[in-house]
This record gives sequence, structure tokens and C-alpha cells, in this order.
Amino acid sequence: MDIEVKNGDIILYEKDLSLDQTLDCGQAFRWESVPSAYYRTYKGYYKNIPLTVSEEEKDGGKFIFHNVSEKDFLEIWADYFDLYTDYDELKRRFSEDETLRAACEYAGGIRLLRQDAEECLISFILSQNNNIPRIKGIINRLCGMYDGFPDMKRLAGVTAEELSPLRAGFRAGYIEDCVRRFTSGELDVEKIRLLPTAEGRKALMTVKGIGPKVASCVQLFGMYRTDAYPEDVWIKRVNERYYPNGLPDCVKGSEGIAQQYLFHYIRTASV
DNA sequence: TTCCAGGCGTATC
DNA sequence: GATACGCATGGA
Repeated sequence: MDIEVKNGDIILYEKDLSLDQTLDCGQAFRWESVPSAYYRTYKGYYKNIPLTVSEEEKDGGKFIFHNVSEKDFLEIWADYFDLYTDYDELKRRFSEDETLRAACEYAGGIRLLRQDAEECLISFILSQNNNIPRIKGIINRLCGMYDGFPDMKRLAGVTAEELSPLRAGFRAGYIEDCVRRFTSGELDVEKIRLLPTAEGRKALMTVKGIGPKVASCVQLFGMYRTDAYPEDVWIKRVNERYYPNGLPDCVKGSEGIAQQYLFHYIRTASV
């Protein structure tokens, strides 16, 4: 990893990263672009730990992690941004497939964030039949209500009615059920994390409001289960159009990361 | 006004 | 197991 410590900031040189593509692609909902002197600056959180991060110029590969110690960078942010994974190698492997090659070229700055599992559980339940700006709004109000993103313990006993200020609609009842199942001891995030992907997915789907897509999102984004492949409306279009006979062998074990490139490609590249 | 949004539960066959 | 339909909410 190529970093420098400078005036209390960490400077990172990383070719395979774009803040727009990674922080604003629908895998995380708590990052906001803020005005700055740089090409792009985002403010956001991992587990309620705040960060301001800048991309110096478009596709320049130079990033500034503001006011971050080297220790915190290496222990928290390098992990969160998945900087220990070689995306160049990954993209070369994916590029055996023609569609994926185009997707990787189009959105080569995407990385899979290693997010908190409980936060992803709540967030992706809220994401169903909803659009990204409104998902962000609901989560923002949730964080306001609890002074940061609440974990299961903090949410224990919450009712749909108490969540009504979030304007989450029918999803509030799903949150209520989810919290009850995970705080009663009936389900355990850390146990699900250890299960094989198919079994963990089944366990998650026993929660009211968690279906195949949300379960896979929780595994992919919240448990770094890279073989989870969430099939939303956009990815269904990709599959019908490019992969009617299934995904190519070159994505084996990394279906979820491939999904990120394909999702961004089909959604914004007008192909 | 109507339609749609990173789906899912329920009813019905 | 497959398919149709409603669902809270707010922006287009």
C-alpha cells in the first residue's frame, strides 16, 4: 500500500479507486459529497466513526484521508476500503468475459466496502422497493433519532409506531421484526457470518421483510461474502441480456464484486 | 394524475 | 413453484 503521513493527514496513492463509484453506487447510504477545493470530497462513517476523504483530481489516483492517524488508517480505513485486496488482478480475471471487461473499464474505480453487518441489515431492509435518495433520507433520520446509526442492542424493543418519524412506510414493521429476532437470541449476526453462504442466506430470509435480494446484500456488503450475488431488477436485466446460461467461470468466488461493476454499468452507461 | 423506486408477503393456482 | 397484486412514501 502506497501511503504518506503528512500534516496529520494520510495521503493514499491508489489507482483502483474512485470515490464517486465506490461511495455513491448504492452499496452504502451514509456518505455525502461535500463542497471542497478538491475534485471530490465525501463525509461519512464506518460504525459511527467519522471520516472526511478527498480525491485530489479526477482519475488521478491520489486521495487524502483528513485528520487520520497512520494507526487508524491501517486498522480502520484501509480495511473498510478493502485496500488489502488486489482489484487490478480481480479486474484482469473478470475481463476474460466481454461484458465484464466493458463494465470494469467503465467503472474501474469501484471497490467493495467492508461495512458493518447490523447496519447493512437495517439499511437493506429499508432499501426494498425504494429509491436511493429516499433510502438515504430514512437512514439519516434514523441516525438523528439515535445519535448515530443504532446497533441491535440500541434498537431493542422498538416498535413500528416509534419508527414512524422515519417515514419508512411498510418497512418499519420489518425493522421491528428484525430487531426482535436478533435481540431475542433467536438469530445471531456472528453465527450467520460463519455459515456457508447458502445457509446464512436462508437464515436471514426467516426474518419478515428479508427476501433473497436483501439477504444477499447483507452477506455481500455487511459480511464480505464475495460469492453472494444480489439479484435486483437491474441485475436481472443483465442476466437476461448477457448471461442467459449463467455467469462465466471467471467470476467464481467473486460474483458479488462482479455484480458491483455490472450494476453500475447497466444502470448508468446507457448500454 | 399516474408511475416508479437496489423487493417482499400473501393469496391463488 | 410460479404468477399477480398490494404496499407507504415522495419525487418525477
